[in-house]
Amino acid sequence: MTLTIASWNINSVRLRMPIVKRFAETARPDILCLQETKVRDEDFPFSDLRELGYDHIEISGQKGYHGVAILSRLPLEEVTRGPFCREGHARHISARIGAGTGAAAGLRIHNFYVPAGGDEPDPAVNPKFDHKLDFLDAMTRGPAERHLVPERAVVVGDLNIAPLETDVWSHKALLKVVSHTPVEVEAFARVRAAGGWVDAMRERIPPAEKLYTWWSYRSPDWSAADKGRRLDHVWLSPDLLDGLGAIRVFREARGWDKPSDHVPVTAELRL
DNA sequence: ATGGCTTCTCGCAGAAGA
Repeated sequence: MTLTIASWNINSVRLRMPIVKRFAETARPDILCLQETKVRDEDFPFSDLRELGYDHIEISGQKGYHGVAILSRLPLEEVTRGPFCREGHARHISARIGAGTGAAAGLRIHNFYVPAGGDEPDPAVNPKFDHKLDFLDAMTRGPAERHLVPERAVVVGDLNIAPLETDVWSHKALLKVVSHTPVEVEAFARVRAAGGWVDAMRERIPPAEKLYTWWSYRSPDWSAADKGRRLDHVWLSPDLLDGLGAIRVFREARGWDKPSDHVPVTAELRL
């Protein structure tokens, strides 16, 4: 079977419902991981999303900020959620695809929203940047109780770091801009190396090619200026690499009505 | 020219995003 997994920072799930519907009907992912849902659990729009075919929904939300969700056509089990690294933010949820789903059974999906890190890339003066680095350290340790182990597992989400020179519109211009500083890129590499995670997007789109998933709201003509960054990622445990099919970055979604500043990414997995 | 915008909140201005 082929499973399509999508990741999208939608910057408010309630405001973005029309384009979530449009994306779900276009790409028809089996699993849709959302970040920045910005809604309390009790106000989550379950029924609108079930109408799109996602009968199995697991969420971790909070008021106003952050929040992550896994929407699935297949049953989910063994959900982990809750604060991943101090501050009590809703920035991580994981679940396993349940039994009775054939070859997909047992696959674990991790959905992360890594802290953006504020403006100043110095942990000594900027607590948000300090939190970001600590969060990445927590991911590196791969705490067993969170099941962050690189076996039959997928990590997706807004990791808020553009690691390669080709993941930003200008490597030189962004070297001191949070999301592309060397200290972040190195921490990012440590997280990936610690688990042996495979960068699925760069398995399909050559590292020499520019690749972005985010364009600032402040750019009046985002497409022509094209000052993007690749902040959203899909990682696979090495055992899943042979089954990797197409990767798609839905750049067109940035031009939809009332867009998020991030676009969705999908990965096909043959299981 | 990375902030020119966009989101949230017991809003009407400020914090946060990246």
